[in-house]
Amino acid sequence: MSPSANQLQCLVNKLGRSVLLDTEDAKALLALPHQVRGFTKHQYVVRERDRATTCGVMLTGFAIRHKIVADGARQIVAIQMAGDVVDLQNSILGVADHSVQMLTSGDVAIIPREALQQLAFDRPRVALAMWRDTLVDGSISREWIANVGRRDSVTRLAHVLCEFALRLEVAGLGEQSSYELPMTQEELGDVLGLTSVHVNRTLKELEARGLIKRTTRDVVINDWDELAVVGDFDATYLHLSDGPRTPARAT
Amino acid sequence: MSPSANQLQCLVNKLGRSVLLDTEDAKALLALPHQVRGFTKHQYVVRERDRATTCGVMLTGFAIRHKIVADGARQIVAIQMAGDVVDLQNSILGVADHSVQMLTSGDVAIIPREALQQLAFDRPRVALAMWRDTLVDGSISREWIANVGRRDSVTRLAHVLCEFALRLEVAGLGEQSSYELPMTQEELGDVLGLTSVHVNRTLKELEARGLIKRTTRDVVINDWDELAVVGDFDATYLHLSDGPRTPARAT
DNA sequence: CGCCGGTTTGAGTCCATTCAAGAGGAGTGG
DNA sequence: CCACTCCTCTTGAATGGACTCAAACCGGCG
Repeated sequence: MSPSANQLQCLVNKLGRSVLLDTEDAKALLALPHQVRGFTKHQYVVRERDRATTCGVMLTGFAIRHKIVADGARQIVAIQMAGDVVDLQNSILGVADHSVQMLTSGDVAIIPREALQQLAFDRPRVALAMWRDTLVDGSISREWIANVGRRDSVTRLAHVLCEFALRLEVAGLGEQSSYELPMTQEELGDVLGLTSVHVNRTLKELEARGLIKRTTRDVVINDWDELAVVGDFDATYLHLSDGPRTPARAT
Repeated sequence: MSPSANQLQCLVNKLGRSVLLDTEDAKALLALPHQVRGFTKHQYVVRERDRATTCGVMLTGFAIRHKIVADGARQIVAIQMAGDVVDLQNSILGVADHSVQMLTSGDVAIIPREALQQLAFDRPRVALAMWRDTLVDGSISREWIANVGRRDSVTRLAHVLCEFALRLEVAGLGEQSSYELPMTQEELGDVLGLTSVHVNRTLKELEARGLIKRTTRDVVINDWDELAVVGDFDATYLHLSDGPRTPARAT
């Protein structure tokens, strides 16, 4: 097995989570032509208004999608982790409507768009998996709209802490009950539509209520059920368990 | 031409806007088996947690996608108009993560999911068009996250007024410079993450600045360029003009 | 004519922001 | 090894934008 084939394994894992892929599907995915590029922390993978012709797949590290509004404020619109396809949207729609930036340093596999499109055309199950993946992204976006639009800061923060816990665990990057936040409080503020100062106070509030414990970036969830209640968190929107294959993760 | 074939014309129009479809593609779309259902104002098309097996295509009227949060507040996460496919997400993902509700009365064509999937499989251009359509939906969602997350009420409102103007015009339901808002101020508040009271005050503010004029639900945009500046509106995210075929709408 | 949903307006309150300053911690270079 | 710097986190006090509560107004319609 060539080293490059191994590297796309996380893509196979990701897609295989929602659609049952056979060994041929997996082999075809691993055989995709690609080139691994290392990115430094804060480096841009895609910039708004770019015209992309390739697709990137996150191999290691974390990235964010963000938009900058008129007064210079930033809103993070998505978090990407291992296995996520980072510029499918941009490469198919032509013009990037947002930027993708590394949150940590990490590697990204660059795949020619045509190769991915051809694969989707040849293998219906792979196409379905990518389709579902895109739709889950959309579902998460909708939840985030509701989160920043209608929840107060405590609920809002508790909600994303729950979301991160589950997503990190599913991606094999942490545990549901304890993980390392891959971002600063400032960046967390840009996820939540809050200032870093208020994020700090809100984290303290959650800690004071005994829901979480934290040391620097490490978050320990003391009482998952209660945190989920406070955060108005119902994992349905992550669609972790309504696919053909099910990792059976409860709320 | 049968009457039912005519009714799906708006779907052909919508999809044809982003991908150049040939007559065979159009014919196949119009030949989709479907059944037209009338819905009354406020009636639900899909309810959160439903398991959908059909897809709906908006023929006339407007619908919203929304989520209800813990304290009972509602957030509208999308607006749907003629030609929009309203439960593709839900039918492919299995469980509806949000509700779809009529904003006005209107007709929806109900199409069996399998027929649509088969069509996508048989006709790559149709599949690409649906794919692009889904990605544009995602792009709009991301813009809305930024809108509610990081813009103040005046900017936020001006932004959606611009978005509605363009989308209504493209759908052939109004003009860029003047249109009828299909919703109450309360509903507009649920789009913006604001209260109806504050929406009212903000509308007055925009009017006082001479950017818009309004009578009941009718909005006249006096100064598009300035409204776009105030609303931090850049139409890139609507991807109206970066497809193979271009209606060439500037901002 | 009277009802009812939607709009408008006012006054007071509160959640989150701004501004500002200090503390902690990791990395760098002398 | 320590001083220095930069970044992040923390805390306080004052401000402000949007909310709540409440009442009045308006227009369409039965």
